Amino acid sequence: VKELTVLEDHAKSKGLNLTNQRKKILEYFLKVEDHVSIEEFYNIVKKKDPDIGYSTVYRTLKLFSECELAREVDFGEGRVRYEHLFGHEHHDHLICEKCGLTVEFMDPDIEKLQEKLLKKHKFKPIDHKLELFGLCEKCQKNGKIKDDKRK
Amino acid sequence: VKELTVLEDHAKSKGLNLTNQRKKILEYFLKVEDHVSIEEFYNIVKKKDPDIGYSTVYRTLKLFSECELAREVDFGEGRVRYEHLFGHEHHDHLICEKCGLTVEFMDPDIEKLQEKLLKKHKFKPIDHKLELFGLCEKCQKNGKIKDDKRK
DNA sequence: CTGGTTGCAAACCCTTTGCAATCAT
DNA sequence: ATGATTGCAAAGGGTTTGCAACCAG
Repeated sequence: VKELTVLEDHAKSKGLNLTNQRKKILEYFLKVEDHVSIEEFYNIVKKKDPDIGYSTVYRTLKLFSECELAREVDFGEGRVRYEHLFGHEHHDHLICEKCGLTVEFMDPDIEKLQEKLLKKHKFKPIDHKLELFGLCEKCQKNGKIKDDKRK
Repeated sequence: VKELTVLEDHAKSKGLNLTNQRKKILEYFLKVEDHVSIEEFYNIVKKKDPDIGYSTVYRTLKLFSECELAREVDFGEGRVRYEHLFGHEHHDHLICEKCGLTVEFMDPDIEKLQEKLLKKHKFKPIDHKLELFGLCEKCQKNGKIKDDKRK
């Protein structure tokens, strides 16, 4: 897998070890869809490998972020989520406030306008975050309150 | 002051009391510039009124958010900040990652594109958050690392 | 009076870390 | 061997809350 190579290269260049846990966690992470919180992901890992600890998952996700296999995203929930980064285009998020559905999007026009704005204020661009919150089609229809399915 | 009226109306309609603390806290909040964290603001309040407790400040800022005197903003620092809302136009933020300088902006074109995107995905708009991170002009010049001046 | 509010301390929740045991190389 | 890593338990750091004493209306 290409992702494994990324991890191997990063490990080599930093003098890190490729432990079993790291390889397993990468394998599980690649299977995950969407944007998992650490705890959600830890539960997935634990089901397959009950011996892997929370801190290892925590530290490994940080490691993945460092080598750009993963990206931390923050939907304002008071906790971090992780999404795949390697091989994925830059994108922003559209989030349903009722059911938690997230849609990824990339709008070149918005991107361009953002660059322009940074330039206008003489800022050197580093990053940006755009999140649109709303109600998805489904949630608009059933007016009843449904809980966010995410943990 | 108009803001006080907003608070009074909100209190009346919800059966809440206009305590001294609330009036004082509003007064201090209106004097604050920029985007304060709860702790920063609590320190300001404490200097003038040492008897006002942290939870009162915390709860009062929440109260201000409810009646739209204030808005909670999250710059991904792992804590909330509050800014004035009443009488202020909707805006987003440009943030210097080195010194913490924040610039408020509003770009009608970006706003329009966002609406369009929501519509395209059949989402009913609720809110959005756009933050551009970069280095401000000053920080680009002095390459030295300076600490974020904010608490 | 009486329900709303305050201040304190403690609880929460997520994140982060010290450390002894264990692993990869 | 030897430095990196793990898992645990505990510490952090910000946010939130239970509660008895205290106010506003």
